[in-house]
Amino acid sequence: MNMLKEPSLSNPHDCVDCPIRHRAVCARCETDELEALEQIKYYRSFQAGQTLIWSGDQMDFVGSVVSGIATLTQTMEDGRTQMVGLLLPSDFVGRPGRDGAAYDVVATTDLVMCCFRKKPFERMMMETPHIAQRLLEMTLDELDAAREWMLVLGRKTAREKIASLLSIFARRDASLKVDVSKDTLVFDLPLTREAMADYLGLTLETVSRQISALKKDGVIHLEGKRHVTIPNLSRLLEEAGDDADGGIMV
Amino acid sequence: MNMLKEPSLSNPHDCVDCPIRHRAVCARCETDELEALEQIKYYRSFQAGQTLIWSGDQMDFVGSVVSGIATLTQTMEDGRTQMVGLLLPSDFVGRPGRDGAAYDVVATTDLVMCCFRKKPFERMMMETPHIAQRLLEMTLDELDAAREWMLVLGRKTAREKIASLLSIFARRDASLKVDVSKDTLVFDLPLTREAMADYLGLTLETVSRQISALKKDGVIHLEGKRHVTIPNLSRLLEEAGDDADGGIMV
DNA sequence: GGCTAACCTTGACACAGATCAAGCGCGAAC
DNA sequence: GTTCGCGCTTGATCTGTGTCAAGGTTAGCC
Repeated sequence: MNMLKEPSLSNPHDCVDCPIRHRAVCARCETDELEALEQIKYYRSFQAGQTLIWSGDQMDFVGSVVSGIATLTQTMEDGRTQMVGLLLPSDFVGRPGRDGAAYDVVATTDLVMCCFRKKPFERMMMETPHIAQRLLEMTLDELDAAREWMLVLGRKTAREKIASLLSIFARRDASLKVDVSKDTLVFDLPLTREAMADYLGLTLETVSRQISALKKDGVIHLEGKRHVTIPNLSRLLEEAGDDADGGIMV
Repeated sequence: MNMLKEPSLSNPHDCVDCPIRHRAVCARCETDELEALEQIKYYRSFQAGQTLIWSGDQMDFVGSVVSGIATLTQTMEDGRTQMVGLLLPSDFVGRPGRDGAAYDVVATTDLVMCCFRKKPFERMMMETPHIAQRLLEMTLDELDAAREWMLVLGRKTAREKIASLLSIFARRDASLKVDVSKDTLVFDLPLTREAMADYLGLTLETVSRQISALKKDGVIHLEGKRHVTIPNLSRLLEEAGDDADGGIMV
């Protein structure tokens, strides 16, 4: 039952190249299994702005983000686009058992991925039960995140949406600097206003206006366009309309 | 590799009591495994309107819907609610490895569930690799559905949202009657206007108005408030703004 | 330095959908 | 039959966000 307990996030980069260990220290990752993964892995680098995968393309690999940020987006015929996922370091990409990609995957910063050829990875998954079990855990986490985001998209105001997005960065961005004593934290926005708009179901103008408003009201401080200081995290979470529990470092 | 191929939906009720076989005929479900599942299963019935599970509750079972319809909803402190999932017969409920429920689960019709006590089910999952593999497939399907819904919530107009919801019923409602020759199909709406609004991020008034508009424009016919005829499915899919591919019986 | 292009901000106005309000239709209970 | 209540429809009005437009800021490049 041990394997099934809530993953520990204390050291998410314990083994940054193994998607199965990512986002949790997985006590069952035996050395020989890691070595088997080792033999089918390779690295790929991408530049900011580059599209790694087009929706509908054949995907012959799965993998995980080593550094940088990528987004999953869906686009309608008339050009409306919605971001459906945000890939931060250690996040997994790809769907074992399916060949066609369902979304565009775009690097928003320079990006390094650790990839595994899909067929051998699937074979390993068949032979090594806990890989599927670990992927299941990770997919369930993704599903929870997607559903939480449905509440944001469906029911929150523009201001709450922006605050929610900032909370996500506050929770998940590994690059943030924290000064816990003051409930303060500092990070750089990894997305343009337009990308934020696509995540939030807004226009870039509304994003800009709401960020300005949050700044005027002292909920955040801005230095330049990207460098953000959150002087009071609980205030931000209040603005996001979240239940108080969803704090940082869950 | 066989196990990983796209599940066949030709006979979703092949074994309606086994969540692992649900929504797909799983060739690996061996008889002795089914018997093991048999020993830990039990049925529960619920009345329309009843809340099966409250968000935050302990959940000591997993299971799947045998008949009826249930919804997963999230609620904010001020009462705004968003439906984040719709459970139709054969859909799976519960999260192996987590005790607290993340959403309210509400029966919108009378409902029968086939449940499995969680601990023994998890134990079986550890011992029977393809259970986790099958659950992974199902969860990935759920994730795709959730992400598709994010596009609906974030970027579609009220009219498109309604058409999208009707398309879902057209695709998934097992109770529908099809007359393929005429591209026509008939079914009963399983949700109130309010529940549809909660699914779509709208108000019930807007739902009502848009349904009236689709009716006036001949996209649908209504008999009473619930009985719907779709005279031209491709017309409906156009209204939903979907790419043409997302048709019925995929 | 100045030029360019991408990114961002701000303003004025329009409109889709929310809100508030009234009343209808129909099944259930009596 | 009558009444009640819930689910639904429709109308009038309000408002948050989109749309269109102009101009500002910054980093990179000559």
